Amino acid sequence: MVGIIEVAQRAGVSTATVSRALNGKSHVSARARERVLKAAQELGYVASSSAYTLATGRSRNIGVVLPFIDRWFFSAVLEGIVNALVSRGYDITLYSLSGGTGHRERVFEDLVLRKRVDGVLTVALKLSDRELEKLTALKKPIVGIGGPIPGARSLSIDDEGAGRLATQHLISLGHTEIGMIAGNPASEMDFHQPYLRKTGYQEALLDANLDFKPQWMAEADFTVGGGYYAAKQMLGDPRHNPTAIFCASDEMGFGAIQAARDLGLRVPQDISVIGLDGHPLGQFYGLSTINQRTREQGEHGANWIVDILESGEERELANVEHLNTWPIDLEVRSSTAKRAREE
Amino acid sequence: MVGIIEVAQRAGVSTATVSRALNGKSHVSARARERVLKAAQELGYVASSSAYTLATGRSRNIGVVLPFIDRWFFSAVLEGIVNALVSRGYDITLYSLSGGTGHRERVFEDLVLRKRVDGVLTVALKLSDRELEKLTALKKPIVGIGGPIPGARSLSIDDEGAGRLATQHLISLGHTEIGMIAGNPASEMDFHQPYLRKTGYQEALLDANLDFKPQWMAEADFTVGGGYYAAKQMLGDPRHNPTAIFCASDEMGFGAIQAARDLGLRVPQDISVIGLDGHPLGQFYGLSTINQRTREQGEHGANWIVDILESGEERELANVEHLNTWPIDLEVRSSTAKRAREE
DNA sequence: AAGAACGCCGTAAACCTTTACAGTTTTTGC
DNA sequence: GCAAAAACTGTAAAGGTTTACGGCGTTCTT
Repeated sequence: MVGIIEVAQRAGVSTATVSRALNGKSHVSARARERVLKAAQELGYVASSSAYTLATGRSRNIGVVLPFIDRWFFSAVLEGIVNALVSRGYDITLYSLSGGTGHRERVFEDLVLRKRVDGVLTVALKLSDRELEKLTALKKPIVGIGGPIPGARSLSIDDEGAGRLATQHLISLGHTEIGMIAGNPASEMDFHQPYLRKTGYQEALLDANLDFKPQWMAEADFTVGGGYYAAKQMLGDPRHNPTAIFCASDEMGFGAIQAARDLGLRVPQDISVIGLDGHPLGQFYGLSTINQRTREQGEHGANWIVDILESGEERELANVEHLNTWPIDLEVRSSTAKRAREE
Repeated sequence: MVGIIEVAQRAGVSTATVSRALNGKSHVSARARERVLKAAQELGYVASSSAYTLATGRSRNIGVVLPFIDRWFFSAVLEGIVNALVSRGYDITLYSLSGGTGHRERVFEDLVLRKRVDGVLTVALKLSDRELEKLTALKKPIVGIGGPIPGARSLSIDDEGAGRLATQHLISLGHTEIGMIAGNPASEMDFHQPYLRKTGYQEALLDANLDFKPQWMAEADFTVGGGYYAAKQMLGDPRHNPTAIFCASDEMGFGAIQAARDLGLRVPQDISVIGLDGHPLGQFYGLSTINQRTREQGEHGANWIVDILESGEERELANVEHLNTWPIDLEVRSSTAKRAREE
């Protein structure tokens, strides 16, 4: 195995000089640097990352922890994170919490204590006080994507505003009986998102002096299947079916559209549906939505944490609370239209 | 920072004993082991992984490299991999090649030489000879998921058989004019899959003595959008539009269904569509498909590589060619039906 | 009861870098 | 041309673990 010593010998310098040259530090003459680079190239030498980490205390590695990978929102965020991190020369180690109970504790324990990572990026997670405390105690920066994290840095859309905007769009089309399929915070690990989006919806109704019926509010698990089931219940009840539905995720929106069709309702003539996400399939099913440019959120979060790491200033590492609000766009497609039902 | 020395002091033993006790090695008395465990617990000690790696040469870390994360197939495989790996105590570092050219070389270079990982899992990738050689030279096991890798271990479905089965299903429903939207191997990084699935389709036609027209073969990039566009061209041409289409991925199948609808064709009365994957949305759009149980493929591949690693025998690490064929299921839903067009 | 065998345990080397510090050479200013 | 400053370079320690090896005490054998 070729190590730094071999490179030093071949270049005719000491290991210290090799290290400096390879890491682009100063205090190396141009000639020496050149010879080191050449020798390293010829030998195919790359420094061992564990030795590097041991010596410097930095791993150039960011831990990313998410509740699921399988679902669109998470994989899109992840894609953004990975791209940004790779191009800045960082590795990423991935932790998913979908494995079940016990997993989570182990993940955080390892993450922090084994000091494998320089920082942590969480997606749509609510951290416990203990977890947060552990991380900040070690001065590892942490940034959360998709929801505010009290006491730490985070990046997310204004979920309440998004809920309000979606609802106002429906109101502006003349709808007065508007249902919502909200997200289900069942799993204790996820976020305020469900709650906030719901609040935005209710506020919009209130502002417009519209009725709110409990039958117009359902909860599902963010998936197509969940949305389908919930929409079918809501739209199938002839006593109080709404003429428009706001779904807290695009995937639930797809489910709702399908449920409407299966009930013989035409979208958007009989029922308008709007989602929230910006899922690529939305374009094909004509789902109006609030686009939150998910992938870019991932990229931004990743760049943010690297910036913090590389700014290097001690105070920067302390986890100050800081919410970065990500802009959203209303994207109107063919699933929402003017209210047509006779009074 | 609490290290092994502190634990040793507190337990009243040497660091060697602490190490042995914590790693479950023998040559430790029950009493000593107990005291060490207690001390470690109290101090909240966890061994530094970089020091561990440096000392042992093992990282308990598997590199996973995929071309995309964003697309369903890949995120599903990844989910399976992560779950399996976490529960066996391995970390995963993620590499995506979607970042563009240059990325790839860097990834493999780092992966191998920096010895951060004990093994490599690739998804739907064709490795160059050089890449393969590098990996095998270092005795790092590598297993590929989603396509055979010559000279290495791999796990995949029988793509040709899958193509044949899908086509035969359509034939058995009386279809004689059958189109295919094949995958596009445009990006040099992906696999034989496109080719193999196409071959299976053609063989099935041949076996049944059916005509094959070049207009019935299109290529797209595996996405909904690609499938939509390709299907629209194929179905929109009145001179030779088929009555059934086999799409090489479910997502292209969704696109095809939508294209058919937009052309005023009813699915399945006017046109039958079958996909290939087992995408969860398939259920909602009634897409018949070949289910390849993607997530389980990921789990299986992950367990396989860990088994190799832990069997520890030198000969096992050499990369023998070995193809593990994963079973598939035909899942018939409502997008395929008996041919209805009059002759 | 003496010697052998065995099970425990501790010391110290090894793993491979980075970097503080000290030493050497070159440049600069006058 | 000389002193001082600056730039470069090498030696060696440090980083935290695992593990080979040797020492010691206990148990077993005869």
